Order: sequence, then C-alpha cells, then structure tokens
Amino acid sequence: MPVTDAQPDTPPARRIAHLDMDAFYASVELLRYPELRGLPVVIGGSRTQQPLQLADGGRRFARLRDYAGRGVITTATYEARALGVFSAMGIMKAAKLAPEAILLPVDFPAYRHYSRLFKAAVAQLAPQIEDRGIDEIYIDLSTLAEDSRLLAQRIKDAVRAATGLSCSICIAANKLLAKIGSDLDKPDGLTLLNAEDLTQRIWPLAARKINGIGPKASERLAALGIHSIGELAQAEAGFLQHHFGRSYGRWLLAAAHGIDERALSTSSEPKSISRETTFERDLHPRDDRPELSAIFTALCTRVAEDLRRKDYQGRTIGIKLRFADFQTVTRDLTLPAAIDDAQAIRRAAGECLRRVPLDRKLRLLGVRVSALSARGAAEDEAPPRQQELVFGGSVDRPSYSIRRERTGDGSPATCAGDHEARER
DNA sequence: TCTGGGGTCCTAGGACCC
DNA sequence: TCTGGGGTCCTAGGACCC
Repeated sequence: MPVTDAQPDTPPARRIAHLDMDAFYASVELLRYPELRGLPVVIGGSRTQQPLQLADGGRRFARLRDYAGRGVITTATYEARALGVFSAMGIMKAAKLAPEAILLPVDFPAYRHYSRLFKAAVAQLAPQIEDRGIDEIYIDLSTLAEDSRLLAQRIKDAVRAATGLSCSICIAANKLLAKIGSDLDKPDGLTLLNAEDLTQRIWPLAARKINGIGPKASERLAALGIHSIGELAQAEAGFLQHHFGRSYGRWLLAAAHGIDERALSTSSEPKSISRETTFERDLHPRDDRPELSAIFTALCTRVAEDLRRKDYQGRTIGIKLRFADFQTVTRDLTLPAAIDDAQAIRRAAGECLRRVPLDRKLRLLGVRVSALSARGAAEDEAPPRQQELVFGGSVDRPSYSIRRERTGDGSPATCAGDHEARER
C-alpha cells in the first residue's frame, strides 16, 4: 500500500500551553520595591499616591485605609489575597478587610515593558504564540519534540531569567484545558493535563472555572442545580440548549467534556479604540456642564492621539454613558468615511450624545472609535464644518441621517443593480 | 462608604437590497 | 397589496475577559 496522508479518525494530538504570569502587576512592583516582599500589597486606584521618598533613603507607602475614592483593586499579592482582597474589589471595601495593606498606583508602561520581555523570551523557545493580554499567552507546542515537563520548565526558566518573575504554566490538549490547568497550581505552577485527568481534576471544579462561563451564566447554572464542571458534563444537551440557546448550550456541554478545537490566533488587528473615565463624583449634565464638556473633549482628544499613534482611523464613533444608578447606555454613528482627528470625533460623538436624554447625574463618560482601517490613502478629506462644541446642547446644525447621506451620494453600482433586481 | 478601564464577541431587530 | 426569503449594514445592549 502506498503511504497516504489520510488518517481521518486520528488527528494528530495537539500540545497547547497556557502561561499566566503570577500576580503580574504586583510582582513587577516588588521588583522595584523589594522591601515589600512578604507583605500584603495591592495595586489600583485612580489617584493613588506614589510612594514617598524619605530623607533617610527609605520610602513611605500609602495604606489601603488612606484611600478615598472610587477605585478598584487591579492586582493583589498572594499575602493580600489571603486577607480576602481580590481583583475588581472596590478599594474602600478592601480597606475594611486589610486597612494596613500597602497600596500602589498602577504603572502600565512598566507592566508593558515586562510583558514584552517575557513574551520575547518565550518566543525564542516556541514561536507559535497567541497574545491574550498583558500577562498571559497560549503557546502551540505541537510541532516540538521535547518532553512536555522539560519544555514547560524551560519556558518557566526563560521567563524568570528575562524578567525575574514567576509564572504558572499548563500543557494540555487544547486552549480550554490549558487555561483551566494553569490556575491549578498557582503561583509558580507547572501542570500537565492528559485525557485521564478530565474526570479526576477538571470535573470537580466549579463551572465558573471555564473560560467563557462568567458570573451570569454560572448563576443561572447554579439555579438549575449545576455547580461543577462534572455536573455540567452530565446535563442533557436538550436541557442546556433549552435554557441557554442552541449555540451556547452546545458549547457549554462540549466545554464540560474538555472539547475545544480552536486554533491559536497568532496575529490580530484591533477592532476598536476607546477611552472612558469615571468621575470622582457624579456630575449633572445641566449643573456640571462645563466640566462634562471639558472631559468629553479631552476623551475625544485622547482617542484621536491613540488612533494616530497606532496608525488607525475609524468610521464608527460611539459614546458610552453610565448614570449614577449604574445604568449604561451607548450610542454610535457610522460616518461615510473614516476619521482620526479629535475635532471630527468630537462632532460625531456630540451627535450621539444628543440622542440620549440627559436628565440624570452621570458617573462615567466614554468615547469609542470602531470600524477601524489602517490610516492611509483617504487622509485628504474636506475640512469639517466649524460648529459650536457644547455638551449635550442644541447645536444649530440639524441632526442628520448617515444612511440618507450614504445613499444620497450614490455608490457607482447602485443603478445597474436596481435594474437587475426589478427584472426578476 | 458599592462597583475601573480597555477590549472582544454575540444577539437581535430594522432598513435596505436583490 | 400580500405573500417569501436570503444577505448585509447599522445600532443597542449585554456577557465576558484581562
């Protein structure tokens, strides 16, 4: 028999690693402030004070109890987590649990620097990498020959050599399992999962541990008596599809059985660029109009700077408002051509704003640009008409329909197409 | 002393086209 | 005029992730 490549029933086994840096932001800060090692330290807050340099060479750090404001915790060291303090917790709440914990401001440039270092170190050993944010990646090891444990240890060593930081890593058959596995032995973990581990090590875990089952879905599952991944795996397909829809229901069951065929996505383009801010105090569109107006314009300016820096422009401009009661609304507007300058963004965002009734206090304002394209040919557009830029006010230009404008300017293919349609 | 900021993806309805 | 249907674009909201 000639050798063929047809082996339909046994696809080659994949080896996928998930690597997650341990308490990443906090660990970077400990490199800078080694005297904080072993202490409960949290990173977060919007206006957190920098450590104070003392005359004797020492430093004075802010404590959680000193904080007043609306910030949340971004990262906590394991010592702080032991006190019940976790990511996304309001700082004021965390201060009740651990008033003496050290509080440091976030320093994204520093974290991005270490992020690049660890990713570059891994890429030296295994180039097939999917970026999953600042502190985690997937790595496809399928084409490498080396033993999994040795490979994982080499990757961990390389990350530590490049950054001085520890990470947790899991090698499994797919992204879903590798992601769950990297959390099993944190910090500084090294976990290998094979097919037999599914029932023993995965099924006892909470369904919430599956990437894609969030707070809402896990709550609904719990209401149906499903708490663990194993319980989810035993559920009837029809039952899950009835309660969660066809698509999500099917996915839930497959995930619980450890099935995940997704390939790594080794490159991607941004889909949107946005800036938003939560105010220190709630602002009223009428009483605080000048302040809101200034914030709104500043957000547009920052988005425009981001676009320029990254060489993108966008056709869809959107706003996000969060009222004092936390109700959130969005409005967006698609323009005939992509833009990237602050004034044009401000005008379009202003149009969006006029479609929201502004009768209540706001806590957040955001501006987003999507439908992005690389900045290039279409840079020379007619200069935008001057208009008064006021927050939510009546601007003397009438609100306009983009849909009308688009059909109005007549795309070349329209007429011929119309005829053909009527012929039928 | 409630609840950050930057993202992605999905759903669903209406407009519009063929 | 109603019937029928598929496809795309736009908009709004929501779940989820880091």
